[in-house]
Amino acid sequence: MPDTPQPPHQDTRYDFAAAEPRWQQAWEAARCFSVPDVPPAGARKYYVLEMFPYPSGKIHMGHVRNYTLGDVVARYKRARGHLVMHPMGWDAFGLPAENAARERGTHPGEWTRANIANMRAELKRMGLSLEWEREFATCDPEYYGQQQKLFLDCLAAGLVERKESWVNWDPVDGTVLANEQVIDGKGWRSGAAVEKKKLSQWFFAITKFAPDLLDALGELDRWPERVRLMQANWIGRSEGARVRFQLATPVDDTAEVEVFTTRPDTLFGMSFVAVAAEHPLAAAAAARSAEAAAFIAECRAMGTSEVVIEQGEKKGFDTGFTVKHPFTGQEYPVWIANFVLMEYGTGAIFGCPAHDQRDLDFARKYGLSVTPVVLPNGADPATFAVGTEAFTDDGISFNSGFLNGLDVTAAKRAAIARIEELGQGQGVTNWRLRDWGVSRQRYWGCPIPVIHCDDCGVVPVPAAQLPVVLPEDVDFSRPGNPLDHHPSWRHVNCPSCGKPARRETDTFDTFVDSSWYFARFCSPRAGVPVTPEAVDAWLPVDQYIGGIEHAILHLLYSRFFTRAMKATGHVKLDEPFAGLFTQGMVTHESYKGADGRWLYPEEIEKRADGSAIVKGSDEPVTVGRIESMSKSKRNTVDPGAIINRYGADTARWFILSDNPPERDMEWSESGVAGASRFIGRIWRLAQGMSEVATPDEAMGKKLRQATHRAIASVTEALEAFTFNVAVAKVHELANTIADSPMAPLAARREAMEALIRLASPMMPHLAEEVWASFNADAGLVAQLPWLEADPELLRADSVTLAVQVLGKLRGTIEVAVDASDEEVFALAESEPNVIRALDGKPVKKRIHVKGRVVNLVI
RNA sequence: GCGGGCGUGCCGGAAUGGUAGACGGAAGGGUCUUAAAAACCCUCGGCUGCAAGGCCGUGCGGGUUCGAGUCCCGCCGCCCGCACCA
Repeated sequence: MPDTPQPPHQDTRYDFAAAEPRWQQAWEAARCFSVPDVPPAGARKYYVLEMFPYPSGKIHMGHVRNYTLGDVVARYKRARGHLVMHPMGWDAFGLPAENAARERGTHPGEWTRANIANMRAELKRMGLSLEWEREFATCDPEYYGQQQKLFLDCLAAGLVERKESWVNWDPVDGTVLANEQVIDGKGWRSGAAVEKKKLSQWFFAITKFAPDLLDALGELDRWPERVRLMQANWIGRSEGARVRFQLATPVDDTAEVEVFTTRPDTLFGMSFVAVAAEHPLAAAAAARSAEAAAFIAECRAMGTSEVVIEQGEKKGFDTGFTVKHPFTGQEYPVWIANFVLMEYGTGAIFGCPAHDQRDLDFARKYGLSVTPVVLPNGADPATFAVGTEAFTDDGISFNSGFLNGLDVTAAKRAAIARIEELGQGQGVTNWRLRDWGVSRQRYWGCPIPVIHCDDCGVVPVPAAQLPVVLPEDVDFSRPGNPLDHHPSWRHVNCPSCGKPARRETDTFDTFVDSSWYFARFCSPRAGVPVTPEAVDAWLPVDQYIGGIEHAILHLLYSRFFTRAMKATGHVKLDEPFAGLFTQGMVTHESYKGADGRWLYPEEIEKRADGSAIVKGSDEPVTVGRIESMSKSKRNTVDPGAIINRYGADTARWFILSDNPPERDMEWSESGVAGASRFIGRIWRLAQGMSEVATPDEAMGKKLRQATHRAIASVTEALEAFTFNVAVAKVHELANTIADSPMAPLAARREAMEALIRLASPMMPHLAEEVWASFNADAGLVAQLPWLEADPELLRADSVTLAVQVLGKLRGTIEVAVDASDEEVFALAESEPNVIRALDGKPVKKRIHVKGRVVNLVI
């Protein structure tokens, strides 16, 4: 009988509650995660960043997932010899703080600081390899004061404008919203129907960079395709022409109306001009006719909500004005139409019903002419007609004077050339992207550093007076912006002429705060926005990680802001984020009690048959859909409670193991328990290592080979961001170790050390604990280099080949790796089951793919 | 409507064109225990067979290939984003 290894000690259960804080302190004491603002020459820098949190009060599972993913990358890259910067901060301005102030009478600053303190403590318990020395909050005057400098630099550089414009007004939040913050005609936070208001606002000239923001998307090869497409659609480039139509008789002082079209080749097919309800010509019509005014009011009331669009009803009003065709001189009516948007193009179109579905619907409804001018390939010009479906494909121009016979592309070119010759317009590129309105009528934000003087107009706050600090003594008992009714704050003297003047009381959209924080992290205490040596060395962010919900807003603004900072001499690069990873959401089952109230997961109890009851009662529970965790549905799990019960490593391990990180994951109690079991198993496996009396050398060799295969495959999985696969490979190695009890201790120790080092980016505390138990003086795993697989050990001596007959698996053979084709075929054809499948027939063709498969064709 | 993604056991999922279902979860059975928990062991795509094995199987229908979950063509379904954008 061979001897058997000692069973593990029964009482040495892994005490995560003691171990985790101890290792967190050890990392901090050793300053494992600190890096200099300016890396030493020759350092290979790597900047890992997760989207910084809004300090709402507590961390949620989405944070846990986000920061765990980032931490795996940071720890792995550090082990690979990179100098890794991995900072954390707080996106600390915003409306919830003000709402809390109104509801509970606490100051927004106080509320925010308390939340930050709490969330910082929670994050620290996760054992993240963060460099807390770089921490800041965007509500720190040291931060937002530098932001004010950047704004003034942009103002001087012409990248900021004050414009009177139609804005999106959220009546519930009492503030203006950017276009990006209006979703289906509703405010992104309040859900209130957004109204149109005309206000003077500050705008960042993001449209100046529209071409570059679009073109550069092509270079972002480490961004998800999805995000790039969303941004491309948002920027919305379209080629076309602006065409001015002379009014047959001038209206007031206006002699013409300008339209934008992408189809100048269809000009001969026009039958009307249509303008938006907000267009000046519409206003002129309203001044002349009560009916027109009523129609405009109706349009405004209807808005462009989804429902209205869905019904797709085209409505119009004939103004009675007419325009002359630039080529033919013929006259066409000018309508006001509900489907024409003031925000896009010029707020006016020309209608060519035969080749545009919308125009066709409109023309049919109001009996306007429909003249086809593009002939489908192969169609007969004598009989071709448009019924209820517009022809929008390519074809050949006809009924179109000088354009006849040209294809669409050529006709567009010829039409534009003629329009330009006639001085009636020009070819243009139109963009959907609008300038970024950043004025918000709120208190808890970065003050916009300008002063309004009756004599001097808008005067920038002089650099010496920065930062413009928010006043602390504010009154939230009245509605509106407290800065407006503060007794003294807004009253200042004009820096230019010295007369009494008014401070700007609007604050910045909080998206401004998050548009450059990644740059500030490089030198967070500097007395300038960024120090050139630091940003030049550390930017761009090598790996940025966050939710897909920021695909447009935050990521587009940051791309713009980086360009603006380049234009104002602060940085040298255009793109802030070289790599982007968008994680999926954390979801959970939802539960409802008998009366329909939502229940928290910890309030229910699952029964064996899959049904559920309210804990401690027999009230039945309806198990609802698996959906994104949200407070309103109470399907949330508190990370703090999970860490208390299982430890941080368990939470991290489970969240990584469940599925690929870009997909939505389901948080399940049994899944966490499984992760916890595995951690206990590793600990027992590590503790139970002692030499056996008669080691099995062959088993030892197999174990060593498995160890090195694991090194190779875990490394590959981490590089590919397939952390679930990395977890599976660690499991495999653990299984192999457990199945190799007779291998020499050295081989088992090597395997176990490799296992914890490979798992260390994912479960850093347990890795340290096991490592220390092996050798107390071996230093921290956090400071060890990554393991390299030994190519010798990756090479197996023999391989199992699948043997197929006509592509169907009939058996397997074990052959030497370097076996010749002849040897392999001979062995394959002598395998009993293969012989049966061959059925005595001659083999016509033999295929041998080394190390993989043999296929015999009969 | 436009754009993108995805369809694999009970579930999450794995699989450079080469043994489909690694790994985990759930479930069932067993060992240990007075009992439970923990731990450990076994089973776990379907049909069929005493067994060896055989047949079927990656949404559906075709195709390319010695060989297709993977590549190509055509459908179906689900998810996401955008959308009266001229």
